[in-house]
Amino acid sequence: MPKTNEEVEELLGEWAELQQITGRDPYRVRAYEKAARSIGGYSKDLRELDDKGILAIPNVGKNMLGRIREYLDTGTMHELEDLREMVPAGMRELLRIPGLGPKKAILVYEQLGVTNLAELAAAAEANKLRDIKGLGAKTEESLLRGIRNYTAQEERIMVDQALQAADRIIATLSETCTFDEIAYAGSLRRMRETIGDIDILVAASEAEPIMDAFASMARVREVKAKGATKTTIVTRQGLQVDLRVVPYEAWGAALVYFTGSKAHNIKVREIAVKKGLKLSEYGLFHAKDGSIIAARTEEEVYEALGLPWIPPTMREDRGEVEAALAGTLPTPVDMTRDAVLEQRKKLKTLQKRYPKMTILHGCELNIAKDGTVDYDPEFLAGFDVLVASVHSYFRLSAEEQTARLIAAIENPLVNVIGHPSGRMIGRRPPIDMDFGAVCAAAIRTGTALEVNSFPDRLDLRDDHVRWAVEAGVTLSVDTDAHAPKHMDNIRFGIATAQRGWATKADVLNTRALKQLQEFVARKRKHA
DNA sequence: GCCGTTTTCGGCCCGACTGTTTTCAGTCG
Repeated sequence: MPKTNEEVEELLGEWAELQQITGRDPYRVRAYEKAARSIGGYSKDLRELDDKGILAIPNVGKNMLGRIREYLDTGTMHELEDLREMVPAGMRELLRIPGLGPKKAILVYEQLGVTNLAELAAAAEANKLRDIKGLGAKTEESLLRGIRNYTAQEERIMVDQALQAADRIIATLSETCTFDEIAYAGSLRRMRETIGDIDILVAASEAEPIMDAFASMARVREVKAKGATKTTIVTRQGLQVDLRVVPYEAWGAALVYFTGSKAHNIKVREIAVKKGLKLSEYGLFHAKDGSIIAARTEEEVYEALGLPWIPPTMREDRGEVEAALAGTLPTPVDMTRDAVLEQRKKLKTLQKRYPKMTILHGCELNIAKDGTVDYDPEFLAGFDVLVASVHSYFRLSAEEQTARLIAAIENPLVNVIGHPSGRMIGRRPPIDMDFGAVCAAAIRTGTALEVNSFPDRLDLRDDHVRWAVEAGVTLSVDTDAHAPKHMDNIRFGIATAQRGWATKADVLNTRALKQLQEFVARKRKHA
């Protein structure tokens, strides 16, 4: 990003804040914020643009052009300088305190003469804030907490730390609650380089038990807010985590909303408004009669607005919406392929070191709603064996699920269907499907069905195993290990296979290497 | 202050939660 653009972004941002504090029209303030962001994210250097070029930047009009020109010529913006003179230097910092916006900042300035953080803290500690009309004891306490947190420098954390924390919270909730979907959203999903707070989104029919479980986690230090569908906590490490529970039907709209960025959301909602629609976390609706258009998935919401699905990592209102509208949104790099090839290289090295052992390179693929899997056939052919599994869309009709699974089974490169029913014991029911038809397709195509050994899956379960064995399906008893210690789970998978009367002959991974390779090769001949 | 295929004037995203109020303003994301 050109340096000049960053400088102008910073100045216009400061200008917007100073105007907030002086009580200017909020729409004007927003116009400055929007212009600042547009300029900051613009790929061309302001210094190399003529007037027409500068006016082509979104949210930059004649007034902004004048200020930009003044800055480029003189290195200052005189109106901003004047505004700085008018506003005490410490006032901007007040806005950094959570719960303190421009209105309260003006109030404490006018009533108590507070012009900086230290004075605000002193006033709060002397219980002077509670006497101001419109504020109260609770506001005073909450601001005092906010000041302490702020001065304790609860900084943004690194993205990998945030991811770890989010994963732990999701694991805790998964152990104790029933829900349909769970995901982290916010700046973490956008993978910003640092994360201020973590957003967790859950789809469930009942919010209350999840809110309760969330608020009572061992790592919670403080519950900042707790309502019907939204709870905010602060962890012992000082990390703020927001939880929002939405209906399953609104998952996609909620994910868009909760992922942000805020600026991206505003831009997308403006498109909705122009089309006579209304977009909220509950869905995309007709503005007139409130009838729903899309909400279940992100793809459906974007599509209904005339946009392709925009990757979360690009949702910063840096021109991605305009590019999406124009059909010029690039498909960003997907490092996954490189990582896969890197892994294959490592395996080759290991193979050389252990020549007596044959190392196979496998991969678990995701089965999409329509039964397709990740990657193109050419790339997939580079693996020795492939598992494909369902990880989403658990509520499709029996017809849709059956067709979806059969489509994956008929893929010549797919050798095993992982955890075919998708159930999580005590947490998620199995998907609805015609198991007989799935078995028939597996036999016809030479595809194995998995007996997943994870204690909370055991999928296929025992009676399905027995049915499959009697039909003549080949099984694959797998650990689904995500760590070495999970290898021990194999005993549960074997026991489940035994309970379904499976013999050694029914199980693919009891066979000799050559037989396994033949199993794969036979199916690939049909590719 | 910016913007426009209903507009050059009159709009400007939307809803949850809190606290201080007796129906709503402020803040947040």
